[in-house]
Amino acid sequence: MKSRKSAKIPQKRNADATRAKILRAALSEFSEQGLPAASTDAIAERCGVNKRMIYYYFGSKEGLYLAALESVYENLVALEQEIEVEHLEPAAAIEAMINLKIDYYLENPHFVSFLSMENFYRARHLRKSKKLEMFKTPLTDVIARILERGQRSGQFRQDVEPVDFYISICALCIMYFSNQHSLGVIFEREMTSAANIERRRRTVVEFVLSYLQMPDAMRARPPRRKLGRHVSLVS
Amino acid sequence: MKSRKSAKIPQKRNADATRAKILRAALSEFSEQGLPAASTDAIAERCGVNKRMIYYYFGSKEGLYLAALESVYENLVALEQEIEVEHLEPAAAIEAMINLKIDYYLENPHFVSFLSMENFYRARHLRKSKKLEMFKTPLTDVIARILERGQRSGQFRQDVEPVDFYISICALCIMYFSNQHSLGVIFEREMTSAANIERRRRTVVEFVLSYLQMPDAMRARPPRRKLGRHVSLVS
DNA sequence: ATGCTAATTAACTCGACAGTTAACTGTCGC
DNA sequence: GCGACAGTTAACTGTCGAGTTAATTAGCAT
Repeated sequence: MKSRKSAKIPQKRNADATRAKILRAALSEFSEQGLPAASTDAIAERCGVNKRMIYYYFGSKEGLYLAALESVYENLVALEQEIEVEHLEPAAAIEAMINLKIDYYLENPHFVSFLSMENFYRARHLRKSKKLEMFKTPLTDVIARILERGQRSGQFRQDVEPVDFYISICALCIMYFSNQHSLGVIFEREMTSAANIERRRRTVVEFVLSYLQMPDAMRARPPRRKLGRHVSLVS
Repeated sequence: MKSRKSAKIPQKRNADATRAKILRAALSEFSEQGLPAASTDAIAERCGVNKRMIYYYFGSKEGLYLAALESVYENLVALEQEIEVEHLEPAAAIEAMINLKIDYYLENPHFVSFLSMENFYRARHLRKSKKLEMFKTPLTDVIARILERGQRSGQFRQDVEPVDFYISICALCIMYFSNQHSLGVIFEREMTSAANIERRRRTVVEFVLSYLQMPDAMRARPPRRKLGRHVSLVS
């Protein structure tokens, strides 16, 4: 009886399905319109659910936005965790990571949009998320392990600050997508053409590997003991 | 008489001043609230001008937004043009450019916000700008000249694609600021502390110079070993 | 069946905001 | 020193959208 019922597909009532439908519609609406311009009426219409259900399940428009934001981050973290690069040479592992990131941004424009939006609003919502802790470590973990292997084997330089390094990789990968429209207009270029994406992959890999394999002599500021002065700028 | 009048400061009527006040207020309001959440009432109140004036001078909220966007781009272009790096060694010139960019983003959060916002809305307004042509060449010009000098003297590699290279520099510089809030929350770091900014400068300079001075042998193209599927594409 | 609760619905409230109207005033040319 | 127009004002309009109300229905336990 119970099994027969749960086996059946969407009847008239199904809490989980309704919730999920709302969340999916919200993901699209928010990432297309932005938080203020997105309308709950539109979201309800998009998924064929009564507007009241949004308030029933998510409390408010902001509650729904937060849920969508969290789901987007959960996706990313899940992906980054299941990546297996331990069997690759450090340099190849870095390259695999970069390609993974680029593929992810390419296939998940929602993520890119949410990231931009959330930053525009000063991470007001992310800051409040109860799941924040879950987003913290996973991101740098994989990179830190690759880095350590590469440093032990002498292939990578020793003085890499992991967080700044991680930010650099992300920057090189994501800014190409998050700013694709203004870049496309200004440089009159089809940013997402296969050829341009492939060029981008190669450029990012070369930027990162050349940095990691930079000879000591070439460094901007030899990381010996404490050096007070800065590279060039006055400040 | 005439000179006496034009010497006097803001009386009751002053078209240019009013227009300028509106524009300044719009810059703040739009970059803080975003296009949809920014309100013309708020802008009018901010600068102590009657709301009707916005429509008198700019036609509509979108017209005002476009004017603000253009003013922000004009600022940037003006700055990039007056930079004098011809007397510097190519490597030092690159470093100067990077520092200039970082300083600019640091001191002009409005610009960073507008860039994010405009990209979020798929460059819908930038695309319509009549001043678009003015924004195109200046940006890559300086870099192209530095690159050429460095290549002629043999200090830089020959196979640098200028646009992709320019995008990489921008990415490394701007993403740190445009995403500072989510990064700050996730890595529990004060992104704009003097120490972290200085570290960032050094990292970006090293990324860029190591790329430019990368030995042929190290390039991604015909890699020593089994490097991934994506790398080896022709351009 | 009967009653209880979770899920769903249509219809409503109310404030905010883009844009408008039309009256009014300072300034300048003549 | 007056007429015309650029610049300025307060008050208004209509729409849209977040959130609410209260009635209704499906399913489930007993």
